[in-house]
Amino acid sequence: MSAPVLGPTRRPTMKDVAALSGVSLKTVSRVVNAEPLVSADVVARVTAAIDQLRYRPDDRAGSLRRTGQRVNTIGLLVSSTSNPFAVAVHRAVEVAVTRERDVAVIASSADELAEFEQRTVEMLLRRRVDGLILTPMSPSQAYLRDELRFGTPVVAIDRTPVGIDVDCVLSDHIAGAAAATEHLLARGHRRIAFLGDLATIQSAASRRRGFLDALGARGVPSGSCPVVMDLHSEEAAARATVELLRGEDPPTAIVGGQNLVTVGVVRALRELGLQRSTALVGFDDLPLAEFLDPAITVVAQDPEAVGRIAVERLFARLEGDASEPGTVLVPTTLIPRGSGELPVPEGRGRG
Amino acid sequence: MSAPVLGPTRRPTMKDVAALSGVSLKTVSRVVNAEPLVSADVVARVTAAIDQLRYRPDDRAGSLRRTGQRVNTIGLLVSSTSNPFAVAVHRAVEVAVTRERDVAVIASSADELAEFEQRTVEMLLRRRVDGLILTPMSPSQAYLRDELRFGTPVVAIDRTPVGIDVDCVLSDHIAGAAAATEHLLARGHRRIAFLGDLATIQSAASRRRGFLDALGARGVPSGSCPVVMDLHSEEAAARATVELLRGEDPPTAIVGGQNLVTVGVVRALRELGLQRSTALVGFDDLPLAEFLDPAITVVAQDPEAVGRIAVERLFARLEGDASEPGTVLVPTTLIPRGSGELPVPEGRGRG
DNA sequence: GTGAAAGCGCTAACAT
DNA sequence: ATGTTAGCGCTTTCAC
Repeated sequence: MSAPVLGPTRRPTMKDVAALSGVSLKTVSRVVNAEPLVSADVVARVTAAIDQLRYRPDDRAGSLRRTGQRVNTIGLLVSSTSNPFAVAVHRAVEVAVTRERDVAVIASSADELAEFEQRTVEMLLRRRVDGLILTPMSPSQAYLRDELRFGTPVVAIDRTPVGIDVDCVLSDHIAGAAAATEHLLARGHRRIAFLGDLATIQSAASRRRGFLDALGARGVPSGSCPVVMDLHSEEAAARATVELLRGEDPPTAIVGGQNLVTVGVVRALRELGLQRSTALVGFDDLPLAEFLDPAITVVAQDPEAVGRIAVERLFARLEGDASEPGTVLVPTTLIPRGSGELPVPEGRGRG
Repeated sequence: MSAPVLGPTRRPTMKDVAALSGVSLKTVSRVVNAEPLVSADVVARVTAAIDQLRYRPDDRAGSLRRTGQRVNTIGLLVSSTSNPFAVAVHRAVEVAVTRERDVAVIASSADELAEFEQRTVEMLLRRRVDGLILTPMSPSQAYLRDELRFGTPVVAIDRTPVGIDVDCVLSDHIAGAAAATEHLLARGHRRIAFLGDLATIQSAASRRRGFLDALGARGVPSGSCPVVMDLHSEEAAARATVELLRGEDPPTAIVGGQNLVTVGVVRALRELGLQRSTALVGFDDLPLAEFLDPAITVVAQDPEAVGRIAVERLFARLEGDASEPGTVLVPTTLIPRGSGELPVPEGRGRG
């Protein structure tokens, strides 16, 4: 069927199909949209013309006129392409949205730069995406208020939004960091260091909070437990680790506040030859972590759950759910593998 | 400025802005598109109205009418969300396209399922994306011929397309696998096993080809070097490794034909306690590979280069480049870390 | 400098 | 069961 049509290089429109099959525009539209009440004969003729011309409907035009105005596309803003957690959430959203729903995703990352957030969101809104899943990075998301009134649903992920009242899905950063800390405290550590990402990142601040909470619950003075923030790269984390361990009264245990930070700590501990004498619990799982020696104990997040639940909330809103927006806390899981179970070295009992 | 406007929840259009500022539709259009020949006074009035109404242009409508018909969006089809190489290419494309170009990416993955390829491409074409970067997964891409005539540029990545003549950017799979194999041969190994992904995947087949080529160049009979294909998961690769090493006359060295395959091999070697007596070179780098013991020697691909070059080719075509389509081979790099430099164990010299 | 009319490709609402 | 008319939100063309 459908011999190659050379001639015109212009993309065929519905009008061309109508002309070729000798019916009206509307009838072609009916066939394309599989509406009933079209005779089998006409369906055949139109289908043949579509095949012959290689006609493909233009979704832009359709969505422009169609009531409801859906474009079957959602926008996604993740924090950073270098963060494995963000990448995993991105994939989870794409999978959840593409499978069965026939909706596409326009994704973008702002690399933790607050000023890119609004710029990127504007770009998505000009494309009239049906909804938005975004990682709040700027101090306020109030700029989205009117958009919400116009009917575009928004779901925040990984961090609590400010200035708008929308659904939010995030890991329990505080509880996770507290669990990591308590895990070390339970093994006798009393000089524990916390190494965190940029203090301006809400999730990083929450994890520090969890760390301090756990110390407080045990009555451990936080003065003996150094907190270093603003470590936004593996290298920075490695340097900070070396500095801490070479300093006076070095910590016997470390909580790595983020994926890349933990890798930096691992690198530094190995360079110093201290990986078997300094306990380590990392926030966020790492690939191959189980094969290291010692294997790395981590507090694993559940990026698949975060992505999937965010998509579910968004589509519930699109389908009319008008209940009060809420926050879903996705639990974390502590996975003991060795590095977090290292004891306090002899003679360094109570810092 | 811009007091909150309550009342109507309908999204404002250019018409609303025109009415509020007391000018014609066309004049608003001029202001929005920063066309010259508009008096400063009118610009101010229109801008105020835009602010007050929270007007945002509709890119769909614009692109529909505008000559050139660009939607400032490209489509990307990657092989699989579980493949780190594909994920890295995806990120590279997104970064290259978003920065400075103000173009968005609609990405999708077909999880190596040939039938999803065409379905996904159709979805992208209905959205009238400006161009397509895709990983060929089905036996032929001839279905794209007419689309190319209509002016949509296409760039293939990771695998050579069939049935269409378009630009292609891929790693030098054959040379990379040959280098991995030669690395082991040079250290005396003569019983080397190759474990590969699905034989239907072109890149997997190319790597097997490179393996066999390297054996041939040294005059090593391929009969003594087992090739196991169709290992599409870490678990399958681990099982195959165990089987090989428990069998008669086990290999002294292994080439892991793909990321996840290599991880499976690592797992199996450790379970068998053979990680220090069986040499291993993996295709594709792995995070933390340097921290394992022994650290894993790999042939690293350059996903950033693949993504970036594909984007460059695509935009060159969009800007009118009509030269003959060509293929860019991105070189791979062998990174010796330990596992690939293990010697042949005593007494197992010449298999 | 500004505006009115036509139309991008399609669907809604109403014919018949 | 099929066609006609209007119009989605915008830009083009051409007039003033």
